[in-house]
Amino acid sequence: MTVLRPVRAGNAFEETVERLLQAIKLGVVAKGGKLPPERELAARLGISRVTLREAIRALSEAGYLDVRRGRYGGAFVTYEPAEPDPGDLRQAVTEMGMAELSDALTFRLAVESGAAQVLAAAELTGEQRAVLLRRLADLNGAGLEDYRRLDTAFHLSIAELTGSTLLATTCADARSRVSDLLNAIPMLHVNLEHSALQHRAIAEAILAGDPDAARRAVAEHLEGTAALLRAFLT
Amino acid sequence: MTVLRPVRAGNAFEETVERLLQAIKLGVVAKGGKLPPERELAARLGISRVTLREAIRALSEAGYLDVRRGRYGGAFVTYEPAEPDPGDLRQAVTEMGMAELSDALTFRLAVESGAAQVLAAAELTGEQRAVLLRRLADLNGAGLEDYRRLDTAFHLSIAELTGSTLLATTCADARSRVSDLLNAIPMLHVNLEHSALQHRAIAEAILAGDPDAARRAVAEHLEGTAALLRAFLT
DNA sequence: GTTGATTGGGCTAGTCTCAGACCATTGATC
DNA sequence: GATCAATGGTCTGAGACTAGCCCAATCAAC
Repeated sequence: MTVLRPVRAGNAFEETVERLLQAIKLGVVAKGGKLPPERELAARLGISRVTLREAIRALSEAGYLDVRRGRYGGAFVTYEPAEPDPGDLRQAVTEMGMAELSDALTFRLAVESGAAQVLAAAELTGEQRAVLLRRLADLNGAGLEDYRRLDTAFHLSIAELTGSTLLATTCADARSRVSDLLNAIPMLHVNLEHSALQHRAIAEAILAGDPDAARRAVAEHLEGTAALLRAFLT
Repeated sequence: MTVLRPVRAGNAFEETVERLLQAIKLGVVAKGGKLPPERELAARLGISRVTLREAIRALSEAGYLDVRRGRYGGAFVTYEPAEPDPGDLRQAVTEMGMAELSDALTFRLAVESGAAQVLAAAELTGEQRAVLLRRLADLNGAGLEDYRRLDTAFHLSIAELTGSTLLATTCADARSRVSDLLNAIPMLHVNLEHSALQHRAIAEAILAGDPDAARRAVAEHLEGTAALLRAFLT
């Protein structure tokens, strides 16, 4: 009966706040960047300017955005993920609840490995291969500040490269459900090196056209971060 | 920039019609069954009774429901999938467009194989194994009339058994996007027998705890129906 | 046949959301 | 310093949506 669930997650204002927050936290617009003009953004989000402005005001008051008037003005992103802190992590988890957390982790594992598998099974053009490799190189060359944003970009590019909009938005959704948690995990050198190896394995499996290896590599990688999460929770 | 997409797919009325249609077409309420009482259903869908009633009236006028007043009354499902017809298929495809079709098929492949993989990797309780086997047996014992409903039930039970609500609803969504198409494919004995073997292979791989085999079995099965679709389109 | 519980049918007052128009501010360009 | 295009800020009237209430029909139980 899971299909007779609520039609809407909340009112237009709440859903808009959520969506903008997703764009900010996933790094779709990096710190210092600005959102599209209100008129254009309202049209893209399919809502009225009034509702959009309420959402922007809320985010501005919460410290995520800085709004400036006049030509060359706009809503500039000021958000920066907090310093990783296991205390934050515990708090975030108790806020969302263990059941929901496990739901989100399972969801992410399923859709991301599904996406990798599909991409590995497809015949890739040279351009697609190039995009994947570029994202991987960007990530490997990232400093600690950009790491999370480029990590997200790498993961999401896999779903995007399948050409399925539905799959891409689903992966973005899955990622954003755990982004606060991931941000609270300290970035230790051992973990980063381990992740780098896994990212490379994922890309290689996809480029080699090996769906089994791709899904296995993604599963290992995500289960690694899930284990890391659990470790910091105890 | 896929994240700055429309916040809502339509107004409350349209989304409600869509959701009810999904429940009907996926066989969540079979023909002759009835929807929950309006007050309860409105609460579950998170909308007002007024809006729900408008949606029900639309579906009733379109021939999907029969509404009866009084105690033991309610909204009864009268819908029955049309007889399979390649002509319908062509029409349905031109209505949705090739790009959207390919998007939906890719999406379904990714999420369903992801779900099977996750379930195969989990430690299943006796009850979970029993549910899966029961759904498989139901499907194998089905007549032509119940076949599609029970096929849907089998596929969706895989996602449901993972315990992830998000994954279950996503798979239901993916399935409903192609249900009209699937319904238009004639059910030939050779295909049904082939499908039965593949369903068995999927269940066995999951029960054996072999994620690679599970994802491969689902991928083969879904690519089979996708190929069937393409065949009837040419 | 009367009763009573259950269910759909309908009304109203109030809130949310929208489209569109107009105002105010900014800063690059001239 | 004046201009002007781009952008946020504000208002209004109309329509969508809701919560809550009461009415009408049906039918099993008595």
